[in-house]
Amino acid sequence: MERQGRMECPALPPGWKKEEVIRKSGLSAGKSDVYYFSPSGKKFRSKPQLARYLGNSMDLSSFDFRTGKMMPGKAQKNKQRLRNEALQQAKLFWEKRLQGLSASDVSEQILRSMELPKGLQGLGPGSSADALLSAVASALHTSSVPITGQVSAAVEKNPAVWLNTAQPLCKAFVVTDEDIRKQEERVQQVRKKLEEALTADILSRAADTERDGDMDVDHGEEA
Amino acid sequence: MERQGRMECPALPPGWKKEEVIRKSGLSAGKSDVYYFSPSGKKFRSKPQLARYLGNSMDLSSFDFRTGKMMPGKAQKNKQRLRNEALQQAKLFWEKRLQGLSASDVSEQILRSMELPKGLQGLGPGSSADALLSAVASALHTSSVPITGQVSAAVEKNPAVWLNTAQPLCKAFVVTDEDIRKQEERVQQVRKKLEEALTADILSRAADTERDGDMDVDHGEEA
DNA sequence: CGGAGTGATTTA
DNA sequence: TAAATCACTCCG
Repeated sequence: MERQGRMECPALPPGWKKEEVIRKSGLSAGKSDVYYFSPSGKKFRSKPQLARYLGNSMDLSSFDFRTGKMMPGKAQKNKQRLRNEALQQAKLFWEKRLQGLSASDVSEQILRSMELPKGLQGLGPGSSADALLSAVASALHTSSVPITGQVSAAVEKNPAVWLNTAQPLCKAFVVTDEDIRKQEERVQQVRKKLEEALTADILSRAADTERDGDMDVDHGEEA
Repeated sequence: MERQGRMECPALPPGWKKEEVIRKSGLSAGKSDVYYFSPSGKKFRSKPQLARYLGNSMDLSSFDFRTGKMMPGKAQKNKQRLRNEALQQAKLFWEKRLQGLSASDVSEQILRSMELPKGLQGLGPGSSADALLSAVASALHTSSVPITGQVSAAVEKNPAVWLNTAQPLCKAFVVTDEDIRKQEERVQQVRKKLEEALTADILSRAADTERDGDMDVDHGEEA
């Protein structure tokens, strides 16, 4: 019948103890703090602090600091987090690398030289090709769903009820094989530019590696 | 030339300040948090929290927490939100009311008698009309975006890269006026059934009202 | 025990 | 999916 003293923690090596202290006053009254004590009596107040000591000898990725138990489901969240961080860093990395490679120039050229396919027609009184192009472009950056157009019959019957602001005001259109072929041509152009950029990047990374040596560097801490 | 510190917020009463802090690490690195500070220095971390203090003395319905400015258009979004909630409740209400009125029978009949329009063709080796119908139905309840099909040329060139699980595996299709006319005929049928159901419902409600008295009944409790 | 900084969860 | 809100950790 221990109340709240230091209790042996089965999930950790023999001799490690856990203590939970309830806060008595203030804005956080009623909340609690959890501490761990090593066999030698050293106090640990957080999981990172604990991991700096035990992380080398055991896996704490699934250890829940608050409960003191291993949580099988929690390990996956940690790994996912690491993957996400890697992806995030990769994204930032490439954003940096590609800066100044005239991506915006390329897309502007594409817009200027863009011919509207015959299958893509505007709707309503004031529809010009320009307005339509703007409408589609606007829809493209306004939402992330596919641009499909709106079905004309529905709009004509009851515009007030049926108008869908997430779609440009134009007839539903079909993308023909010819349209795709033309677009693929344009993509080839841009891809070539990207390839040049990547080649330059790989060369510069090779140079970096030669200078810096291997990746697993021990930054060494503590006595 | 303030940098990023606490800046006076003109849209709020004098003395209120706003600060935006960029997250520096973790999986949400790069995102930002917006805080407000009352003249006395109390920190507010969300619009609901802010509204609990200022909502009594001023109207925050058009106040945009992230930008700190009044957004004339945003008030409408609030009203739209209320309307949507009302609609959602109405939907639940009618789902309740219509239970047991053979709604599922009706939809099954529709499915059984449904002919696929000529413009809607399946793709790939094992595509039967049944499988296609299942695919479309599945897509309809799997996501809320418009069902457009996937462009055939793209799929044939590189299925592994381009397969879009949010769209049924069928050629992009066109809805013709004839298709719409046929569908409207079917809708008329269902609508008639619904009308019968509603009539029965209204009658039963009228009977309820006669028994229970008016709607704003004080159920009177306590002493 | 406070509170800035992030994670986790909910909502649009 | 992304934004907003809320909850919690971790260290002073």
